[in-house]
Amino acid sequence: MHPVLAYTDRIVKLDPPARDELLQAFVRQEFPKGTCLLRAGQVSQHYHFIEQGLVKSSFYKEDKEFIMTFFKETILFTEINSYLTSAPSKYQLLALEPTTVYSIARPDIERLCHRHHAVETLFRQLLAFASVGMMKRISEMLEENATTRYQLFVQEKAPLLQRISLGDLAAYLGITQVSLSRIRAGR
Amino acid sequence: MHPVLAYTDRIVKLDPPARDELLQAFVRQEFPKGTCLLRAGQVSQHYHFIEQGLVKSSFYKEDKEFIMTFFKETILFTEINSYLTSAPSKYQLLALEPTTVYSIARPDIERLCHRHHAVETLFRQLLAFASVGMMKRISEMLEENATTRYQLFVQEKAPLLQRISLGDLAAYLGITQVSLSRIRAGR
DNA sequence: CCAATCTTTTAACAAATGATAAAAAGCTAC
DNA sequence: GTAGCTTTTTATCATTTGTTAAAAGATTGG
Repeated sequence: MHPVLAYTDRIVKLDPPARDELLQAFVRQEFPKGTCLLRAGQVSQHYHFIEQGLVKSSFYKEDKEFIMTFFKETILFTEINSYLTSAPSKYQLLALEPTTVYSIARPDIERLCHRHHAVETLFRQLLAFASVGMMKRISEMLEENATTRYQLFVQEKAPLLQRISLGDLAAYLGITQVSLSRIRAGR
Repeated sequence: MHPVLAYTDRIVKLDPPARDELLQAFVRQEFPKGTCLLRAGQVSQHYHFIEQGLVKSSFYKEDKEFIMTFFKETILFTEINSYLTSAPSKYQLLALEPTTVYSIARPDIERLCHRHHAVETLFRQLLAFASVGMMKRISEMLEENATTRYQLFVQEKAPLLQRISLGDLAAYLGITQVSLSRIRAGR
C-alpha cells in the first residue's frame, strides 16, 4: 500500500474515491540534507508526509536558533501557523538528513476537504495531534527546568537523540549548547 | 442574535438547520467566582462559550501553580488535551470572575459534526486558532526572557492585565511572583 | 472600624543559566 | 594521513531567576 494511505488509514477511514483523489494530489519530492522544505519568509502552502528522513522546524532570533520541533518519517505535517494564516513563515523547515516526502498543496487539500467530509476529518485530526503535542510542550517548559527537560527528552525520544546534534537539542530545549553540555556532564 | 451564533458566524457560514441544531445543543450555565468548570482529574467533555466572565486553565506541580492560558468572554473553548484524548485532565478550568457560559457536550458535537460538514469546519477552525496561539506561546518561551515576556503580555493583553492578579500573571509567565515583582520594579 | 486574610513588594542569599573564550574531540575532503 | 572544519566540552565570570522570610499594602466580612 502507498505509505500515505497506510498512514491515513490509522487516523480515519476513507472511501475509495477519497483515497484515489488524495493519492493523485500527493507529489513525491526529495530534499538533500541541509536543504529547506520551507524557507523563513515563504508562505507554507503544503502538507508533507515524510517517507524517510528528518526535518527540523526552527527560527532565528538575533543569530540564535530555536527549534520548535522535529519531524521524522511517517508523519504528515506542515508549518501550521503560516499554513493557517497565509502569513510569511517565521520558521524554516530544514532537512537534517536526506529526506523523501510526499507533498500535497493547499488548494488540493481544500478541494478534497470540501468534496470528502472524511478528508476534512483527517486534517482536523492532524490539528488535534499538533495541539496535544504543543500543550505538552508548553506544560513542560512551564513546570520543568532545563535539566529535567533534557532527561525527559532522552527518555521519551531516545531514538531521535541519535540523529540530532547536541546543538540542535539545546536549541529545542531553549538553552545554550554550553549549558546543555554542563547538564550532560552532571554539574 | 444568540451570542453563540454571532460568534460562529464570524468563523463559518452555517445553514439554518445547522444553526438550529447547534443552538439546541448549547446549555446555559453560571459559575460563581472561584468555582471550576472542570476539575483536574475529570475528563473534558464539553466546549464552553463564555458570554461574560474570565476563566484560567492551570495545573499544579508540587503546590506550585502554572497557568496555560486565560479565556474571556466571546470565545468557544475547552481543555483540548483531555477532550481529544479522553484522558483525565491535568488541568483545571477555574472561573476568576462570575462567569456565564453556554456549554455543548461532546456527543452533541460529534453528532452535529457528522450531520453538518460546516459544523466540523467550525470545530476544525477552533483547533486551528488554538494551534496558532500555542505556537506563538512556545516561540516566546524559547526566545524571550521573563522581562520581555512580561512586557509583551502588557502590550498585547493590557485589558486582561486589569482583571488578573500578579500571582496569576507570574504563573502564566512561568516565573515566581517574587521574580515578577522584581521585574516590575525595574531591577 | 477593625481584625483577618490575601496580595504585593522588598531584601538577602542560593542556584541555574548565559556569555565568552579556549581547548579537546570528531568529522571530512583531499 | 592530515589539514581544515565542525561539534562538544571545559572554565570563568556575569546575569537571571529561585528560595525564604518579612514587611507593606489591599481587600473582605463582621
